[in-house]
Amino acid sequence: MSETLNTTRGSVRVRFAPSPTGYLHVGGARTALFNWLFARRQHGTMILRVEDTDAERNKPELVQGILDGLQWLGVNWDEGPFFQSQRLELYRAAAQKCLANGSAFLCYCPAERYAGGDHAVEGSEGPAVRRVVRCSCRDGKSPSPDAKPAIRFKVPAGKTVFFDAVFGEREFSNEEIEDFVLLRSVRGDETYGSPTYQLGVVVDDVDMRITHVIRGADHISNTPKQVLLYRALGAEPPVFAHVPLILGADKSRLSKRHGATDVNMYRTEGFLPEAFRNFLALLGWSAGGDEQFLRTKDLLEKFSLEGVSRTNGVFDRPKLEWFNTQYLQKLPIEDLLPEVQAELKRSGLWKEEWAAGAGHEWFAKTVDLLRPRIRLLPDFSTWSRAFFSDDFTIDPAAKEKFWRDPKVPDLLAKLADALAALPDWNHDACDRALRALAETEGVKAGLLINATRVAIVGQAVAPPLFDTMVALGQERVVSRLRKAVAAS
RNA sequence: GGCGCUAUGGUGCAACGGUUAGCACGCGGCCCUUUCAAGGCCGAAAUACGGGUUCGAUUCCCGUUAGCGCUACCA
Repeated sequence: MSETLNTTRGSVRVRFAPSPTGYLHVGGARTALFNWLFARRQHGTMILRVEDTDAERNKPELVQGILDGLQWLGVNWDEGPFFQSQRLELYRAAAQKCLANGSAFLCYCPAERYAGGDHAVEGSEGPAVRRVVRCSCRDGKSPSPDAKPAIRFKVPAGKTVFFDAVFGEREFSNEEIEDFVLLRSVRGDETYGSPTYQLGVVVDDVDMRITHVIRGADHISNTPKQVLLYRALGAEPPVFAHVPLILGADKSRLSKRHGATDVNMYRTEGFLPEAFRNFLALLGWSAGGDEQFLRTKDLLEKFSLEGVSRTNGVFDRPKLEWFNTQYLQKLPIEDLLPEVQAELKRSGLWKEEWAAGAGHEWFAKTVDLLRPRIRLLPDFSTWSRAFFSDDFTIDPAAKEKFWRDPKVPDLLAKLADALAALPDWNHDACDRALRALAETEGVKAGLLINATRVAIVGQAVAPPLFDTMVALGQERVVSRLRKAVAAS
């Protein structure tokens, strides 16, 4: 087994092959990620191929969103994107080759789903389950003069074996494999038919010299068909690696009704791409130990097909959120800053003075102060808006909670005066000034602390007060206190 | 229905014949405390079931059950 996996000769070639019939969902994203990790780990080549052979379902406008999602995830590629719709001649030639060497035949049966007659076999019981097995056209039925045939693969007798890096060696009886369609029958004004998925993947994987096919486990059953096709085309099958599927909380296949499945929605929500990547990598893969916080460089170091699990996994959003808060807190501050900057730019709060020098230092310290309480990137521009802008409002609920005592306005006015008189502005000086006032006024320091917080940042929740005061600066704190008192 | 795949706490993973079955998320409690987080400590919680094989099974084999996948001129 390990000999087959020993592909460390720099010749590894993998691909991610999305179909633009929908957005990039988390399952596809993880497949892309595994391919990418494997390619980079093995110093191989990553190829991107868009499988858009179904003209009816294909939505070209979705391609960009898929590419954007991959880019956000940090999954890049070395070759492509290739589009199958632009390589049709290749597939037609391959189908003709099969026809010529006897491994395929012309099929004149009607194209409707669950086509009747030769293709359909009633299930012995239950609902109308039918399946295609052998088509009588394979023996050269006389063609209807003006019928437009499809090209079907002529599945031979025997059994088909292939190696799967995750599931091990697999064997299927060919009796279970139907004579599947290679090239669709001609439709409309087209001169030639278009390839089905089975033909497209194999022809391209051969043409692109793919060495490892890493894809969802839903393709295990398709694999013997493809192996047969490889042989018919005179090519050697690659190593397959089927990765388990991602399920929703109810263990059914993940779909929209389980919430967000579009990767781009996580970007919009404000997850850190590296956190998302870490979370995704650990869904169906493990390095073997207990480590969980694996930055991209760690994943790149540890990733292997042997660590891929064989059991379907549930997409656990709370855990994703945990990863995100972990990254928000543990990332070296300079790694986090660009993300925060981008967020502030999006919300129009960014100031260029924070890009360098003293402004940058202040920015870094402030973000560092804020981050233990941040859950998603947009929190920087909403919840902690008052740290980056004077244009903020006081949350009525916060005021209701911490300004109940009628003495508050008077106390804050006095505090503003005391703070304004401070010669040095730092944590301890603010601390002493506030506690001294609380003492002379005969109130608990907590009353002043909580009321002040609301006045200067407009929120009931914020970082420790005196750190917040230092971050905002003397002038702002005093003026915000006075403004809040005046507005009461 | 047929074929295939899978089966460790609610969830994601460890343990690849011998452990008091480990870690993490989530959940509950305590500590810390200036709000809310973060952090620290403690706790509840699992080998689907039945047969084998073996001195010994979470681990290997068989069956059952359950879930999922494929069974399209979709991918």
